[in-house]
Amino acid sequence: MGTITIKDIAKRCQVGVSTVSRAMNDHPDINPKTKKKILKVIEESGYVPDNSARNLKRVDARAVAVLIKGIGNTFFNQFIEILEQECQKRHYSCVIQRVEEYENEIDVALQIAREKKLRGVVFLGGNFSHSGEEFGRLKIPYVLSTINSGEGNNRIASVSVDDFKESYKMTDYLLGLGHKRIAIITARKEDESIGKLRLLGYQRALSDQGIQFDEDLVCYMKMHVDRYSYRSGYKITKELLSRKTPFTALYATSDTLAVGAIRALFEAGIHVPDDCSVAGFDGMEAGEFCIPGITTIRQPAKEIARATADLLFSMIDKKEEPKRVIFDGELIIRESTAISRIKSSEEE
Amino acid sequence: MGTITIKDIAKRCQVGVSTVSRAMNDHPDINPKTKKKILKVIEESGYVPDNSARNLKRVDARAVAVLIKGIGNTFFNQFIEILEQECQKRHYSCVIQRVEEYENEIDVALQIAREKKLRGVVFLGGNFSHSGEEFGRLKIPYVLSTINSGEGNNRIASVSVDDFKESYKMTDYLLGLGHKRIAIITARKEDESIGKLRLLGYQRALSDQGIQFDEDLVCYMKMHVDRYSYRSGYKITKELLSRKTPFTALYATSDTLAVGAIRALFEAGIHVPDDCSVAGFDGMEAGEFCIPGITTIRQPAKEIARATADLLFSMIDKKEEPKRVIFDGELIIRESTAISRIKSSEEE
DNA sequence: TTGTACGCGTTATCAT
DNA sequence: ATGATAACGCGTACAA
Repeated sequence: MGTITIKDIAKRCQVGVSTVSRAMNDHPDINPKTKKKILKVIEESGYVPDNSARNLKRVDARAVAVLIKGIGNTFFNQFIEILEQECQKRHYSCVIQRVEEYENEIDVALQIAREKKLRGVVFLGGNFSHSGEEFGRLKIPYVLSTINSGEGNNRIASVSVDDFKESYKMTDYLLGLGHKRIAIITARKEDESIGKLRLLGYQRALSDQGIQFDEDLVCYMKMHVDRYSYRSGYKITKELLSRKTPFTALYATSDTLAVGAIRALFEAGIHVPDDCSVAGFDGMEAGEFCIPGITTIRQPAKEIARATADLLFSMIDKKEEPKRVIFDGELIIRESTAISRIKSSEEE
Repeated sequence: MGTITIKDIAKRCQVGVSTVSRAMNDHPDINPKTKKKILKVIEESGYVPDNSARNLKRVDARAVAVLIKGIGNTFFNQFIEILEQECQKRHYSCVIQRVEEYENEIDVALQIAREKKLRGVVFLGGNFSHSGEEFGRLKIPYVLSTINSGEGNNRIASVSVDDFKESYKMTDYLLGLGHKRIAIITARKEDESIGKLRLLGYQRALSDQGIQFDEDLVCYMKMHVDRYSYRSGYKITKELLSRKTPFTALYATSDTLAVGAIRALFEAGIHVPDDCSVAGFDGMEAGEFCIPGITTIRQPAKEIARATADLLFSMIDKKEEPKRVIFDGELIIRESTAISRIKSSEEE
């Protein structure tokens, strides 16, 4: 005996397969009594319909997908939750698909769009330095979220904060506290996406204040280490300390990195924020509950998620044009940053 | 024009569909030249094969799946990584599937096993209080990981630590420090799985030392709050403090809960570990890098993952019988626990 | 080495 | 309200 199929159910119920299909899919044209009977038999027999066959046949699945690169980024969790709610509201189903670091998210999107007959896709995370041409292969609406599609790419829909601007904001805040030697932990050198924008914002803020950019204060994330982990922040900071380059503030471009960084400083006998200020980015739980609480730029995850859904569905339904939506980040000052003591002594 | 299919490719290349199929699937019986040509056309045309159709035809996919309930549990990340490696080693593909909190993991397993023609399944996380009968519906090999299938269930394969024993170990350690009033944060009252085992271990350790169990020291997690989050630990501890029930140690049954708890204590002016010891469970990054470092029971995630793969594949390949594999947890003493001051003063 | 034709399990169309 | 049957796109046995 092989697997049990819709035909077997039909036979047992002494009806046609189409009737069984109707029973399963809540079609209107069916006698409630026969439907009930069929569903009962299905239940008893433990029949499980084959989704592959369904997807193959189905023309339209009324579904969208979220492609996530870098699961484990806790930031994405509430994001997904909201997105799912928004989908439910509109009676869409929502498939969540993990994308490996080495995979090309567009290829993955292409595949599962075909497989599941999707109407739209949301890209979450990842290094989006794809050319417009690559995106052109994807014929259904899509939105990049948490990612800036960049000045030149108005044709690509995106919802995010302005990473350059927010990074500038944070750096400027640290500068305002009197810090002149601000180290930064940023993405790998090859990064052409968020990491680069945040680094650029930092550099600009520095130069606007007439402060010389010092490459010795920049820590690039290692390729192999799993990016944005606590350990990553910890190790990089250790290495930074071994350089003996003095700094009075450390700007880690994610809250998790900041937590690890604070630990490394702590072990080196450097107290935060008295001896050194530390700032993060993202506004995640990690930075809210640790001690000291971490000064950060909060990305309005909920608003971004909702706007992402709105934009995607408006493109699907009303054939609206792609556009870029930018949210403001919020500077949240907590306990990890303080006025530079160096400044005070210098000024006296 | 609709979607482009294998037939279109065949036409353009002036070959039969089977030749195209052979080219895509690396079949041996094909002229390298024609293969090359076909692949080139595929590349140019942007053709994407329909996985639904493939899965439908395919008898055997040489694939397994990991079903995860409670993504965001950082504990699972390295676990998955290893599991994927083990799959690769054996030339299996591995599909990772998120399971919603409200979903029945067995139903999900049934569905995707059918859809993707799986050979095996790993269940990660979730409250496994399913009856043997329910599991009986799943005809392919499966392993519960990080979960104890329980004394009575030798027929169900599982790899985990002994949550009862490890929880006992931790409680006993706290007791050994002289703590007599040990509060505990545990899963919701209805939990019949890990949470219950950990609570039971705590109770047993207490009674073995002749200490009265006090219901006032038990904090159950709220249903709605997202379990095992920092915030959850924070809120519950706040509530515990408002009870005014004195305690000198707090045992949070996960490291993330512990982080939140420490924050709540901190805000109440209670210093850890001087005024109150805090312990966690799991051995996650969160507890390793925060300040103070959290005393915990480390679950050997890597070993568990490897053993899970070994067991699953041995069941698949060699038709070995399901069995229970138990690993020892490791008590890691860090900075969040210390000798009870109450004890010292009492003894003087 | 290659092409033809059938069938996988389901849904949709068209009769009845 | 129901049943027969034709697709859906692909892999594969078989024939060439």
